[in-house]
Amino acid sequence: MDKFLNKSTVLRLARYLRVLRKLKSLGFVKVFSNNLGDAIGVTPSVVRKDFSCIDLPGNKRGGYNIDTIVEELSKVLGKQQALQVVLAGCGRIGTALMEYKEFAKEGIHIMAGFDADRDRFNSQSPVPIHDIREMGDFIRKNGITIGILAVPDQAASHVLEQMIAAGIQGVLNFAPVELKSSNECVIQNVNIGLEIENLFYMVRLGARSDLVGELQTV
Amino acid sequence: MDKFLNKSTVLRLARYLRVLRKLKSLGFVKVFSNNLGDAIGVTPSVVRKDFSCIDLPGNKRGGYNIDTIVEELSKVLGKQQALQVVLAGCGRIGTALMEYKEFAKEGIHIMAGFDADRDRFNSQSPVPIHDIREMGDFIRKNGITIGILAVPDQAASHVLEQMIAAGIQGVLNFAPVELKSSNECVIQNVNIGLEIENLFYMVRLGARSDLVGELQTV
DNA sequence: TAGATTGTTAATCGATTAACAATC
DNA sequence: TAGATTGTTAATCGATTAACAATC
Repeated sequence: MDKFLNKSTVLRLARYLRVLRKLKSLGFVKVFSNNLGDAIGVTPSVVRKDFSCIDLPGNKRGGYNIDTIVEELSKVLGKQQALQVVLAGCGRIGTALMEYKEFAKEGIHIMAGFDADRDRFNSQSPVPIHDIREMGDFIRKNGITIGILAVPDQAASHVLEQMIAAGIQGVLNFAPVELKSSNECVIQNVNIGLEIENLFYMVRLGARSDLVGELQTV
Repeated sequence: MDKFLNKSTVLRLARYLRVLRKLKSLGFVKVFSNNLGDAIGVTPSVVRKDFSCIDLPGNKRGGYNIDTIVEELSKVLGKQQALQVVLAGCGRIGTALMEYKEFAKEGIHIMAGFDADRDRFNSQSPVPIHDIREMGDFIRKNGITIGILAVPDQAASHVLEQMIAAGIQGVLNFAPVELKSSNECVIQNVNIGLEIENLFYMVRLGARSDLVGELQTV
């Protein structure tokens, strides 16, 4: 482990882990760096380098033992406990997320939703919806570290502050405002409108070979 | 314009344009490279370089004229027409998107939704919902180039093929399957579960300074 | 003019790729 | 053993940054 991990390495490690779990469930026992590379779209060199960063052992001729590296990767990435999150904003997108079945499969559990509109409060629903003023206490009491922000854009930065004050360290932001990560909190912005706009740009410019060199996606 | 534009340059140009429109609406007339850099989180050098790539003219002492570069940028990026898209899959997420008010503000217009479930068909609703078998014709007839994919994961690649066959060149994919871009079609995957998982990884590893060097977000 | 900012070139940085010795 | 694959180092590539002459 002579090198620190940077963000893109961490994200690749997470993607290897996904693939490896799938391979394992299919009965595979070992895997080579080029298989893994193909699977996530990187060169074998990157795979070997990533693995050597965290001292994952391979066999000079036998590749990598899937059980071993799944275990090691899980240890490094820390995917043991359930992934408990809170949700702020129970409008259209928030509701869709609360009802999103994929989360259960991936071990993600929305513990509660919070909203400012009392008409939306409902402690009986599968994901209970509480007054947003109770959010801070809830986060502290349950030691939640990750939050989803699906509030209107004017409310976004205020609610974010409350989350951070209560101990949230990672936020997935659906409000159409670009929030910035800080030392206290990593923020991943999901701006759907922006993504669509960008697709238009990519497509239009992709057709103009006079302007654009390569436009491959990562 | 001695250099081709790569993907990240294009995306930055789009972000400049957003900021510039906002500045313009606030009554600003000119802007310096360091203002713009601060606004989108890059250095002034990057801004000047990006602008010189597309021959945007600045004044040695007066900075950039906002009107001029908004116009030029719009020309390059091609943001004149309305942004017309189709939506495949009218479940929870699809419905949330059809009702998403932000789109209207940004000039994005979902022309129609398509689904396999006839119970969901509705030609009267604000965004009409049709049989997915009519999707191809609709795309061709209206010359749509961008599609949103919000179908169950098993259906994703099949529906994608239909879209591409009908002329779609850019897709925003919400199905939890990583679809890959090709020469014919740029794909932007939005895997919400994966984003949340990644946040957990970032947060956990962020706390382990023995493992992680820098974890700033881009 | 003096001061400030662009436009562009060269230097730096980091990440990716290639190559190859070690070795199972 | 011979062949194949790892682990690691060096080379390449591209993007970012710094610097500075040109000039408004």
